[in-house]
Amino acid sequence: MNISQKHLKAFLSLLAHRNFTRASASVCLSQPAFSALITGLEKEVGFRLFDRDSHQVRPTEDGKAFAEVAEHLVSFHDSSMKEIEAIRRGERGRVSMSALPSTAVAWLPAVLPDFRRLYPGVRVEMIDAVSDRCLQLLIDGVVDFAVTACETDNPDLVSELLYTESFYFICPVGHPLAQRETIRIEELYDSPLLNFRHSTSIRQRVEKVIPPQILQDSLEVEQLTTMMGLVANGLGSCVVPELTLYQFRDPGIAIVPFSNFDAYRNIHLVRHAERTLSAPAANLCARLIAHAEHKCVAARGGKPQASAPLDDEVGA
Amino acid sequence: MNISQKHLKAFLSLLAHRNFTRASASVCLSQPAFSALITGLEKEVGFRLFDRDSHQVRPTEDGKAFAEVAEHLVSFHDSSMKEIEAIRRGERGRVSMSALPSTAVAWLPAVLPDFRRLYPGVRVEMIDAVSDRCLQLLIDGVVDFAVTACETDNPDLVSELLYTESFYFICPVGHPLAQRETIRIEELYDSPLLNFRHSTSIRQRVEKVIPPQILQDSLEVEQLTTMMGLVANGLGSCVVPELTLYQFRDPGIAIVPFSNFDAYRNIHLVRHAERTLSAPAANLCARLIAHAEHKCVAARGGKPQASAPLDDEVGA
DNA sequence: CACACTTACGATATTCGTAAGGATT
DNA sequence: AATCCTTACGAATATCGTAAGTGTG
Repeated sequence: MNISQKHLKAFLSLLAHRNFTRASASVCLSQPAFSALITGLEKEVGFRLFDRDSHQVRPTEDGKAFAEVAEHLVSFHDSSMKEIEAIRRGERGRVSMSALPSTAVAWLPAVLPDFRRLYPGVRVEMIDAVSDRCLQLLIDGVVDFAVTACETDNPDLVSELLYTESFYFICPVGHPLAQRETIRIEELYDSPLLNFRHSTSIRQRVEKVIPPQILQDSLEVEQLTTMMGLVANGLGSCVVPELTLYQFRDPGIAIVPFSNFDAYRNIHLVRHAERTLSAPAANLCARLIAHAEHKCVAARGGKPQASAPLDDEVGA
Repeated sequence: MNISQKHLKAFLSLLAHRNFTRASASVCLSQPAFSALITGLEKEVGFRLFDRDSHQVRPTEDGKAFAEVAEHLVSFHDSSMKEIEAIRRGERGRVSMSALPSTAVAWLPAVLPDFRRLYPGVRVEMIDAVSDRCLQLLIDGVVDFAVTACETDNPDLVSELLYTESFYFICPVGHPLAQRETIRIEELYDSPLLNFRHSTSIRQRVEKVIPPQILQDSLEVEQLTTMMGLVANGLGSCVVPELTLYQFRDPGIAIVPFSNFDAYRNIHLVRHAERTLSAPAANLCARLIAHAEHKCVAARGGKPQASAPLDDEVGA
């Protein structure tokens, strides 16, 4: 049995109009085509739907029974089409992302409230983790995309630069360099720094530009909160990128910019090259990118070196 | 948006198989045709459903969201098709018939129990009434068909003879003719009969073959039960057709067949010529006709003079 | 003759299968 | 080389509109 929505709409129209000519006009078909459609439907269902002659059209009893089924089918189909439209506009489903705590703190408060208000039907999951794990979650398919600082050569992934940030020197207020306006990197050569673990993007960036002798290898931490506590308690100093500074606003801690330290941490939006982002994920990405560009412009007076941008947001 | 069941079945098959070649086989299509179907569906919904390359097929996140809608649409469609099939087989709906009390009592007990057992989803309405009203209910569209004795010339109606029955003489046991094996009609000329009203088929038939002087016009009744009570209490006698005799099985009443009274009452199944009977109504008609033929054969040792028979029963 | 549904028929669209193409393992 | 999806293309089918047919008041 092959019954189309067109059949059903035609049937319901004829049921309402009880007149082939007017019913055919209401579904934008010629009258003979409409007539053939009804005949075809009767052939499909296997029983007569209307008794008709040259002066009247009336549904048969079986036709009335069929009408109930037809109405349910049409209304279910229509609401399903609306649901599909909602999926297309990114109003349904789930977005999962991983992000560094620093980027999460810096950008989500500016992006998420609007997003959730606009797409209340979308569940957002954010997993905050150090950069290696951010990337692993992406590779494992746990998250749709990652906002992280890892620079990977994985050919299955594509990344887009969102933001470039400089590093700062963090020390207890009692430190000899604590009161300086700026410092030069060489001035740290005699006071080894507390270290982040290799799994963090901070460590990975720092290793590339700082001589090994500065790095104190006896103590490695992974979480910003731990590092902050150690510094505040006078256990040592460290270097961290701009977006983490919110963690070190503390009376016992001094933050000093470098005058000659040209290391940067690049925050990327990373995703699978061959996996289509869901509409909600694409929307959230677009908003994160827009926000990052805004921050870049504000921070550095120019646009960041963007790679190929993601598609524009699909939502209304 | 124009999404067919074929699209949805193809989508679900691909979702299950994750392989175009095997999925296409499962829906009996060539692989390129299947591929085009999926592409077409993606174009219709407006978003990508599967990420695919030469070595793997996987649903996108939006595709997974779509899958829920697709499954609901398919299962709703399938159950609706089953429902339509049930209508076609006459397993749904309502049958309404009118019948003379005598035919109702004589035939329904033999037909209805099987019918109700076989078609529990069908509601049966039987309106027992005298023949004029039986016909009027049919003309007014209140009932689907009538089993009655009225011979009408209404061109909108068609009738089929079901049964032909003879008349019997009914009198109190104290009546002079009560003990006779048979009587001749002339023997009644001196004892006027109690009368049925003109709206009854009995009166209409009797009037055509009995001289007016036999008919006592002072008292007319419509209901068999009244007539039986009057006769049992000695108020008079009457003539009634065979199927009503069940009402006169009473110690105070005698039933005497005629030897020369060639009046018959013809029971017809009457329906609208231009209105298609519902499948349940057609089924019930078929069973009534089959039963009536059986009774005719049993009663008269031959087939009744049947007009064009109704369609065969459609049910399983 | 006006109105309404059906049939006839030709044009256009869609569907579908075979065959060839391109990418990956 | 084998597997798998896509593209190309021609044939079969379906859809639809115009025009003619039929039946009723």
